Amino acid sequence: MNKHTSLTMDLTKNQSLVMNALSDAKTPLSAYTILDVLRDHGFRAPLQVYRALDKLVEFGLVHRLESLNAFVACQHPSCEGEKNETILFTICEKCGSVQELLSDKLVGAMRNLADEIDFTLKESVIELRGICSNCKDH
Amino acid sequence: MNKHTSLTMDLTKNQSLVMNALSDAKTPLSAYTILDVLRDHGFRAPLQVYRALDKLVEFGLVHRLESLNAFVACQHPSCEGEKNETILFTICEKCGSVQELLSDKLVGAMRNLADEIDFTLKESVIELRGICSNCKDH
DNA sequence: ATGCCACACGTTATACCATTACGCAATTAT
DNA sequence: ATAATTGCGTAATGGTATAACGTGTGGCAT
Repeated sequence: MNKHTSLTMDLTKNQSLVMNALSDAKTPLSAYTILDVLRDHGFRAPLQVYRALDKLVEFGLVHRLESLNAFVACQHPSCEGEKNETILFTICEKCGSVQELLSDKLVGAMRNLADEIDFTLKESVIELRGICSNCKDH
Repeated sequence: MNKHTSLTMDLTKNQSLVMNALSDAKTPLSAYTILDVLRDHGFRAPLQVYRALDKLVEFGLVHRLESLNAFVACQHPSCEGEKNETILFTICEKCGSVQELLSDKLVGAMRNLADEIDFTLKESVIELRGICSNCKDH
């Protein structure tokens, strides 16, 4: 009935609509793009989108890409329910695709760096810009 | 005469004004905050600020913080003149201060990760949110 | 059942961030 | 000299995000 998981069953109508819009997209979507996509479903105002996005991000189902002012559906099931402190995203500047990575090595490197300067790490934004393997060959 | 380095001598009037505004600030400034600060010096429109910022970023004298939509003066002399691929910023959520770090270890970790997934890295955005050592003790 | 509370929702207005388009002036290269 | 480049000023517009208001609904303690 629903293509998402148990937590997803608890989403409200607006939250589900936004979630599905993001899941169907091949690239990140801005809030206003989502608004346009969902006009046929009754969306009229930005706040409807932002409120849904806030919750979805809180649930770990959606991530915000700071360098794009845009949002992607989480590709990594383990994010759901838990706030993940360190996720890395690659963003292809050619096709716009985003890949999500969880790397223990990277998390370790971050922690060490933070420790060294006595910085209490709460959350990290790591977004790598470049060309993905697909686009590279063309 | 001028508190900056040789390259800085070549800055235009507007670029110098923006540069000084950022150098004097203890935290990152948004473009519109800079505009307000410089109204007494004749600034009237956002574009005056953005054009100066574009150049300063290009010169490596200023960095943009994606997660804040704001700008900081470079703290690391070596940035000047060269585009640095991987810089890390810590952002204190209490006092708003930013620290800039260049870590070979981190650069290495990034390169390895990118190589593993055959991603051609062009530029990275790394911004750690948390509490700085100063604020932690209060 | 009543009243209260929390929560999602809808709408309007506004604030904040950034760029496009146009024209002018100064500088440099040919 | 003249063309090309660069910086500048102004106005208009586009894109991103939140504040402030009020409505409706469901849970639940009394």
